[in-house]
Amino acid sequence: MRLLLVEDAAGLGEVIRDQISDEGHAVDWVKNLSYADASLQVTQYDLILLDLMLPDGNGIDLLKKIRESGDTTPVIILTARDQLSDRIEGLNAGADDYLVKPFDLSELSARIAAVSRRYSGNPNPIIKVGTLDVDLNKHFISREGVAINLTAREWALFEAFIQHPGNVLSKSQLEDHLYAFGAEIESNTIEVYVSRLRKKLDKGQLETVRGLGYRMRSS
Amino acid sequence: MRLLLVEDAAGLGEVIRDQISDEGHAVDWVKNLSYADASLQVTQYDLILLDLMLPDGNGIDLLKKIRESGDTTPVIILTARDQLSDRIEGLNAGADDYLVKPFDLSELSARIAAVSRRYSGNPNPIIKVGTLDVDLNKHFISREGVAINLTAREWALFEAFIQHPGNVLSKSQLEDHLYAFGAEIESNTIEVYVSRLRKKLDKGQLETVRGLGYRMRSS
DNA sequence: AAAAACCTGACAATAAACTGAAAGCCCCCG
DNA sequence: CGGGGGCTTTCAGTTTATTGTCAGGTTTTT
Repeated sequence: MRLLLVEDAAGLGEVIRDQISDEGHAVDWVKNLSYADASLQVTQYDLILLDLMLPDGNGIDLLKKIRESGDTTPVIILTARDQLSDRIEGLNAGADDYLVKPFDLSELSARIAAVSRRYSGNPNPIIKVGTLDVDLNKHFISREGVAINLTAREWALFEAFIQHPGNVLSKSQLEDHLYAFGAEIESNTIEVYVSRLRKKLDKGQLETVRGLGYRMRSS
Repeated sequence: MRLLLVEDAAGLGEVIRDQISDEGHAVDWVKNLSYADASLQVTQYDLILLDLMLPDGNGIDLLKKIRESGDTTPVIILTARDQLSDRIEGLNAGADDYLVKPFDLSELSARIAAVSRRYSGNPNPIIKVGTLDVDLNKHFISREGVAINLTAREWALFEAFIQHPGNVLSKSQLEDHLYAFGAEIESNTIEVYVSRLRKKLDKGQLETVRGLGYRMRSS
């Protein structure tokens, strides 16, 4: 595996790098965000270890940037023990895991192993849904080579259907999927988004089951 | 999402269950490993929250068993702060994540959200009724690959017959199935719906038993 | 042949869903 | 810190599908 370590503390960085090297992985170690940013332009890494507290800015921004670009390289963030909000923010920004400093090296190893295992199995599954080609990891859809751009909500809705192909999903189920944390919705938002999704990608796949919900035919 | 919570501590379990429910997920809460084992046989969960310290054994074993069976349902393990080795062992046994007790509820939420991003759908039993293929969960009927769309009432009626294959069902029984208790019906509604059902899917399966009711032959 | 039971096409009322447009929100940029 | 653009949410008017009922016809039973 090829890892990128973004860590400004000299001592800690060295320890981590040595540990990872000992396990047979390649490590690039950069000490600030601008270098990290640059490194990411050039090379494909299998895993990124990202310290959130860096002298020249907030690692969260880099993480967001990575995810927004559609890159799904696993990211493990490193945070101080008392930065709970950072951890949550980090996970929500798309981090795959975190480690709290100071951490045990064997724990780091286990995390790296776990994350890499998660991703090694299916490198880039492309699902066919009707005439659509869907790359779930990259959040990318195309039909006959033509890209179809969805907004975040549109994608979330689409994803719900993808994850339950052929199932009838009720509006409240879809709401749960779109608004993860109990947020209530008091309008016909789902209908509106179904309408938009259809306009963008329907060739009859998204059907209404009156009184029950919606279903996407996957064949 | 459908979650399985394996946790013996009554207080903590309750808090977790409530939190998850509030977020719109379905939770099954079991308090020991044998129940957990049994639950897993029966149902497909989207995510499992597993306390490693249980009265009747080590959760790691359950986790290993799950993974050895080829099941990839995401598992988040719950451990005490000082059980570092457990955490590592858990991750290596195939856990997707862990939470250290005591943990913040918002952290739990973030973790669930992170893990649930990668959960996927599950297969469904398909019943054969004559020449019809019926997927009860998906509310979907087809004959020779051709979808047959039923309205809510039509489906409800069909369901009644499915649930009592070969039985003669009287009109009043069918009414009870279609309409809430007490709701009286003062016309030949059932006859009408039987007629509609036949038009949509009958190849002689739905037969009239004069004076008694209707019966669906399932073979 | 009359009565009983059942079948089915048509219809109006109702309930559900669709969709264009406006308002609100949020993030980014200067 | 204010403005702009894109995304999200709400609203409201319209369209569509379903439903329960009836009426007249058909079949079965006696």
